[in-house]
Amino acid sequence: MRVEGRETKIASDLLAHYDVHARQLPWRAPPGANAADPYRVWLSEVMLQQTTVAAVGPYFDKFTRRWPAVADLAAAPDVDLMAAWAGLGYYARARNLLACARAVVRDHGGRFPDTEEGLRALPGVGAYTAAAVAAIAFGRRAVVVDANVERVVARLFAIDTPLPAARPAIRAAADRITPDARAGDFAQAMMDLGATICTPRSPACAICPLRQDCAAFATADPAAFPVKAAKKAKPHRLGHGWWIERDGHVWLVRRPDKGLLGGMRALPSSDWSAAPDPTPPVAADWTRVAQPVGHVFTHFSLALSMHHAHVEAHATPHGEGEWWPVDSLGEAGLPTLFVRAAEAVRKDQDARNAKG
DNA sequence: AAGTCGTGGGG
DNA sequence: TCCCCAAGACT
Repeated sequence: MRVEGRETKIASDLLAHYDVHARQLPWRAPPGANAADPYRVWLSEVMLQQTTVAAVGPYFDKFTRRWPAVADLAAAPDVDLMAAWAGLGYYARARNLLACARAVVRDHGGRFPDTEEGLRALPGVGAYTAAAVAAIAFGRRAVVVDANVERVVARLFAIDTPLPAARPAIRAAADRITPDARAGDFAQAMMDLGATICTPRSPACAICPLRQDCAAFATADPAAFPVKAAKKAKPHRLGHGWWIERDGHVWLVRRPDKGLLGGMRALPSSDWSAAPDPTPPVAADWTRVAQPVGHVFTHFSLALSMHHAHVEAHATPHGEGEWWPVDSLGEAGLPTLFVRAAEAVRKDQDARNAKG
């Protein structure tokens, strides 16, 4: 009988656990079925970037029903794609998703490259996603390192160098424990473990299949790994937004392709740089909503002060935009900030109307 | 190579 | 309430 090294034992213990406890997710091939569809694997991986499984679920269903194959997605108009992505966040992913689908159709005959290197060259596909798709969809041995894997590996080997400096050591360790066979299952097993057992806070070590292999489990505080550098304080910004209503329609603009909420439909707003007295897009008798709309982005928080007015039948705000039926605003594909802003305006209008 | 880029859920 | 965090990529 072959004596197993520690690295080999980790993989075999984890895969044995995965064979029994794997989460059943829409983008995973059911047990015993054919290999996963590269299109669905890629789509899920992009949606899952910095996004929870629970949040992705409905979007994945919607996208795969509407665009069953990569060629369907490649043929979608930009506005439809962006509107369908609305609410999921990190909108550069949606722009890159479309660019990637079109590149696959145009440059690769509608088939995804089956190597890590080929995948890595596609828009929106970085080191993680290339490795994940190569392993999961094409059975390649690839070292798949996401935040789950970083945490699990840092604990398995009790790596106490703070992130992000620890990344090279973590990656090297992940490489050592990645098996030649079933690398895709191994990657998904690591992520399942990180999501359900080896969680950031209060990990469930008592039911962990790797606790006998884990250096952090042997310490007083397994949750102390990985060590992270202190983070910076989040600045606060102020802005103004305008709800311009005309005959049952509201004025929507399209944000520039680059930058925050890039390429998305939006209510017109100031640049949020705290200009004290911004100029509205059109002259009108403005009403200001008393309570600003609070919204927290990744690197700052925003208080958006909303103003609303009705304008005459021929009035048109300056700049590009479109009149959108208020009753079907839900179909405009607004980012969450503007969904909240619209809700605040409607509530304010209703309150004022009730008062007479 | 640090900064930029969303949103919702959980402790 | 606030803070943390999530199957990261791009510049």
